[in-house]
Amino acid sequence: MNDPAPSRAARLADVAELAGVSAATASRALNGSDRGVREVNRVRVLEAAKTLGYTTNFAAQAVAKGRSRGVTLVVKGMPDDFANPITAGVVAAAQRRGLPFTLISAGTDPADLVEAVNLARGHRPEILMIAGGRTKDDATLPALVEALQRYEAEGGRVVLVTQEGLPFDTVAYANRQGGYDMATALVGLGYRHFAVISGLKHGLTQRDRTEGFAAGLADAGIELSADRVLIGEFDRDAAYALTGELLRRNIAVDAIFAVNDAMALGVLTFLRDSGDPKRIAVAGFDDIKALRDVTPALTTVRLPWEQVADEALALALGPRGDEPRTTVVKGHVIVRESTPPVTH
Amino acid sequence: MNDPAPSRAARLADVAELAGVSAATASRALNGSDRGVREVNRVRVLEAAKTLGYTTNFAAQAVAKGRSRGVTLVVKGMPDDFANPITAGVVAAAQRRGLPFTLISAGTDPADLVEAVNLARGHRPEILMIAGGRTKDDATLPALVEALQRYEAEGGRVVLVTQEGLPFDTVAYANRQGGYDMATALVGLGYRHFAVISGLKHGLTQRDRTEGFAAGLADAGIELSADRVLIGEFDRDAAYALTGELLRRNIAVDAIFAVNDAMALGVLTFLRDSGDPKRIAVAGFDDIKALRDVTPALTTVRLPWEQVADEALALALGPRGDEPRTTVVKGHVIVRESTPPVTH
DNA sequence: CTGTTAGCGCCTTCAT
DNA sequence: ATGAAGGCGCTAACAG
Repeated sequence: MNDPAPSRAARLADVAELAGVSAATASRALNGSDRGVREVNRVRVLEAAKTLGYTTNFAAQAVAKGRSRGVTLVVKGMPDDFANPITAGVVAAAQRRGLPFTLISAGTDPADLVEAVNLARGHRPEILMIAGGRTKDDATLPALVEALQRYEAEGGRVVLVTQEGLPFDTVAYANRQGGYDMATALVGLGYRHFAVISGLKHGLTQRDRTEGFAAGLADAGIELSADRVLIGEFDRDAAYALTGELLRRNIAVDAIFAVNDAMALGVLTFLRDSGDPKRIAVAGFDDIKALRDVTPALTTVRLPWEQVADEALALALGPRGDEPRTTVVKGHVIVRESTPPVTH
Repeated sequence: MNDPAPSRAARLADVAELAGVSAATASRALNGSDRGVREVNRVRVLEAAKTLGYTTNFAAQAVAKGRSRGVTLVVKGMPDDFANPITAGVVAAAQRRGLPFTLISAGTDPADLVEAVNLARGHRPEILMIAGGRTKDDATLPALVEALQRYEAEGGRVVLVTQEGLPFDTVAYANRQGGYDMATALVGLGYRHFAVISGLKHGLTQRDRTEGFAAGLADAGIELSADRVLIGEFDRDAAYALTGELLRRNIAVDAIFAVNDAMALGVLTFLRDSGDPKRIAVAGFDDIKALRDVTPALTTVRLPWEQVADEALALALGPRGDEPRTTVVKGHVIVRESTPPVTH
């Protein structure tokens, strides 16, 4: 039952031999794009491969071809329960197209991203995707851009999801617009006194959402003063803590806009933990799945994740453009129970 | 700014040339484990690599070495928001040890798993992990076992997470025990009339949890009749629907045990949607992160996910055992608000 | 410590 | 339609 001698994996040559053909023919039958193999041989090769338990050695294939099939996605931090609907979307989209998918998760430090990208480069995938928001004044940005440009020069395709403004094909969200629309919606529901729970100062995603929100309020004649914008990490726990700080400041607030759903959940949970959850309305951004099981149901800006991943892959698989192209995906406000209409 | 001629990626030979050494030396300086390189040359090589933007070609490295560094994890279905704390755990554990991580997600069909494993084999990773529960009477099991045995014979390491009872190193959860403990805890809280929302008939995980639960009840003198065990898919939406069916049956129930948290969330949400959430207590299994933001806070069996991933990697990295080893990770009941004490 | 020489397994001309 | 031969980029074994 157990082979005592650590046998070696079956190679193409073994299959060819067993099938009584040359390696070249076996290769064509197994992986080659041409039809140039007689049916008899095709069948023989396939059978031989099966009895030998042959698996294509992708590494060797990649060396020979100079590039390996599939998508490699680099994400910042871990694709945890909340953060990465993108990841799930890309996995699904890649699967749908039969593309091998590889995930590389970088640390949260900007420098880690560059390192992860270089690691990814080492795999020479046809498509290299990078997910996650860009930060302003990022000292490592030139290094990142250089690594990616090199990669493209080497023949690879690069697609950025969310990292707007870099010279590569990009799928971006209409963050500003989403924030603006949310502000409009909340004002329409009757809210007047707002606070924003936002992320890291330099995060462009959160900045745009916040600015859009402020602009929306401004157009409705409401000013969002600086002390009503709280800033911390871009995650749930930070939002939980920030909400506490906000309440301690004791300023009149009837609605809180959190720049993403994970944070909105933190806000919601804090409010609940601290007694009266209904006193303040809460809205988020993203429409992640986890929202479905939360009370009150969370008002948010829904982003079409499947479409995001699909656009990204479409960009990468389509013809290379002369100029970097940017596809902007728009979200739309979904009003739920967490922001009931107010009657003045 | 943009190179017109699609240049080729820098190779080791290029680095060596620029550094004025042989490829072998460059290799040793860059990747070799030995220290056998003079400091002067080391520095020269590293610099050359930097100016050339050199990245190790992992594919070529893998071909030369016969195996590629890192962990490849095969998961059933998609690692969605709920389902896969395992994935997150493994990503983190691999990162901690500096191991490249690759994810391959198989379809939900058992045959897809075999296919995915063969795909993974093609990458020749040192470690191949498979996550996800085993199913009973699975016709594809022999094929799976064969593929994995071949892989081990070729020198790779295989670790199963959750797929108990197969002849490979395994990290399993104490599912039966967890179910038993949960039953005991609920009875201790004063509940008497139970129902179980379970998954696919053939899923071993859910079967064990259910059986353990029934056994716990039995030891407390309570019988769990067959009509109180509802079965469907192993996910939230199924649980949501099943809860409706349960209530329609109109049998006395004061507590529902769902065999995982995702399903428990479905139960909870259905109860809420249908009016009176507090009428029936709900308990789950896993303690996924998403529970933190749900009301009422969910009673569950907490599984130590970080530890699971760590054990798995430890098994794979440690010396190869003569016999397949199984590490059983135990969970413990955490009582929260969804199962308040009952006073009779 | 370093260079030379063979491969690793596969794909791709180029003939046949 | 098929086979032979060379090369992909890297590492390992063997000199020196």
